[in-house]
Amino acid sequence: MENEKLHAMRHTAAHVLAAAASRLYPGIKLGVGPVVENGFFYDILFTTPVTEDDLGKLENEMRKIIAEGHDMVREEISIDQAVAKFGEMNQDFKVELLRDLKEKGTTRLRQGFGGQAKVNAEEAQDIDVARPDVASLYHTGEFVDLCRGPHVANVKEVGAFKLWKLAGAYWRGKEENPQMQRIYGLAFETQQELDTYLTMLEEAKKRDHRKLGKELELFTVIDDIGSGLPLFYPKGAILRRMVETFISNLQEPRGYTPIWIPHITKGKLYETSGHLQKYDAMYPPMHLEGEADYYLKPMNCPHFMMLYASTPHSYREMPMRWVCTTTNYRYEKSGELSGLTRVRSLTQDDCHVFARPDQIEGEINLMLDMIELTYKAFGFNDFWVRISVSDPENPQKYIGDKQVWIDSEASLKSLIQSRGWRHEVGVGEAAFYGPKLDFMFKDAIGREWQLSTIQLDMNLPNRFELEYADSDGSKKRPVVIHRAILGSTERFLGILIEHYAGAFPFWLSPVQLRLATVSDEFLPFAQKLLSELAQAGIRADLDDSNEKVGKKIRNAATHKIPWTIVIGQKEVEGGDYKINVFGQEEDLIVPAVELLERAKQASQFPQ
RNA sequence: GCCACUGUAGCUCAGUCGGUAGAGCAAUGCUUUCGUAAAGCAGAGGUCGGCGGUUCGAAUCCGCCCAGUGGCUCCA
Repeated sequence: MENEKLHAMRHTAAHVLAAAASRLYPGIKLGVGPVVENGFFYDILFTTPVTEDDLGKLENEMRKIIAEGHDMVREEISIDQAVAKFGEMNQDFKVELLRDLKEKGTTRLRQGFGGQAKVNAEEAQDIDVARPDVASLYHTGEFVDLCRGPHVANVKEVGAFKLWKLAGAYWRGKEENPQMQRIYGLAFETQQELDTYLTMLEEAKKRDHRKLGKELELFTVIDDIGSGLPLFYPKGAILRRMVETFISNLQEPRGYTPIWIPHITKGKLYETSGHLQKYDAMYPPMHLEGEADYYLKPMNCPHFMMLYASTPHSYREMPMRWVCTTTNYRYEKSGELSGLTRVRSLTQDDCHVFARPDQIEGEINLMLDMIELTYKAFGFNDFWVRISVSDPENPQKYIGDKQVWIDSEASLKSLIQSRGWRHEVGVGEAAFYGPKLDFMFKDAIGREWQLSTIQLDMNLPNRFELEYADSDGSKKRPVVIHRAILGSTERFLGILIEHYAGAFPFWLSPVQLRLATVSDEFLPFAQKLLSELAQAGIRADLDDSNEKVGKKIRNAATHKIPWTIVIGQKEVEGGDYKINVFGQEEDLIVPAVELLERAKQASQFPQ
């Protein structure tokens, strides 16, 4: 986290914002104003909504307050006095916080869902004093706010800041509460750091996968087909196939076998699985005249379970490692959709391993190997693991064999630790049906995405009454390990596009090599070379347009094509190929006879 | 779904006070046949996101809808 001084500066800036807003818009009700990773925000309920134009006014007023040079004065009064004081000021939200403070000893509402790394407003405003009846206030000139502190001594010390975004936010993060306006500010110790951050934001925008997806002709979304339903152009489809092939190449030599399942099902399946009542993000069923209702599948697990249950199994077959890369359809709310990272049609590289309890550790270890190889291949170095385990205080919350829980949680922890991966243990974050591992990756813009997941499932085997015959002939219940490496192909591609800023490595690139003729005279030679490259499995194309070489090079670079080779008299005469390598100053010189071999080598999947 | 903002040619964008549409790039044709980051010329390209309203007249003002962006909520 940021240092204490910066934290205090940002927190004070939030107060100055609230003070400025109170001056300009009397009658507003203040929510909370915590520090976030790049600055601060304040949640405010305005009498009439402010717009982005008002941010400038607010910023000017903030600068005025800073110029006035108020000290940040701390005052301590009893909670009851504070309730009365904020009640008089009609600051209902502050009164609510104070009441919570008095009754529960904290303004904290709950743990963030699943321990999400996002800053939770309530946490930042948590007040937990040694003296239980004391509330602390901070005065900034005429403005006073409930606050634990600490702050910088004087508003002049807030440093460099800029109001930059206006957003909606529900009071205390609950949909049923009133929606306030959240004003975000960037804040840093120096103007230079602020400028650096703004430049970084600009750079991040350039590698936005939605922008690059269009520019590089990878995918698009068509209104008349529907939002959240991306379509892939040939280049995007190649990219999809590459990552999916990568996963198959990883899985199949390791004893994973593909299965296939249909995309719709009778509702009965989800009655058995228990999903039908639980999820409102399912698409409404299709009505077929005179038939049962059919649903588009929003997940694959129940299909896998049914397939397993359809034939008898022996302990000798275990573990059974079944995979299927298949598309699910989920009715995500419109405001949640975004590019490829949050869609309504998502393809999962889904896998279910049916195992005996004594095989769990070995299976998870095998999965970790594959995850490690995958992340290495795609250059995802900045990842960490969340280990979600059960809460020992509430054993009744969990189903399944107690010993399986104890053993598998111990395996999860020791397997991750022995690999030296950065991790967090979330006690009480396990699902009721099993512990899990989630792999979090930080993308180019600093957003965290969940990629791979490994989950033990002791619920579905019960619901679907899965069995295998053990060595003594008795029926046993297998454990199911649910696993996805990519998570969703679409989201993985979105992350991949931003990670590489569209400049894919040679092995992955939709177009690996471009031939650019100097003039039409060299077309026959170039066409022959193109077909040789194609024969060798190289994805090459030919720029035979009526343009000069300079323009052709420029176009190839715009499309971030890894290798470009100019074809002219020298090449026709058998001279070395001078390969213009994207992102590299120096040309790569390759003797004519070696080109195919070199390109084939560069095409190898990293393993 | 909620809050705020945005929507003009394939892309990036301009369009004044309400008077009926503009540029660059791309694409097309012609000229040029050229050696490593933009050759020249020409024509074409639009129901200004959609529907309705106000007005003599709407890209422009108003309403509703759709879509996108940033958040919030949610994420099997």
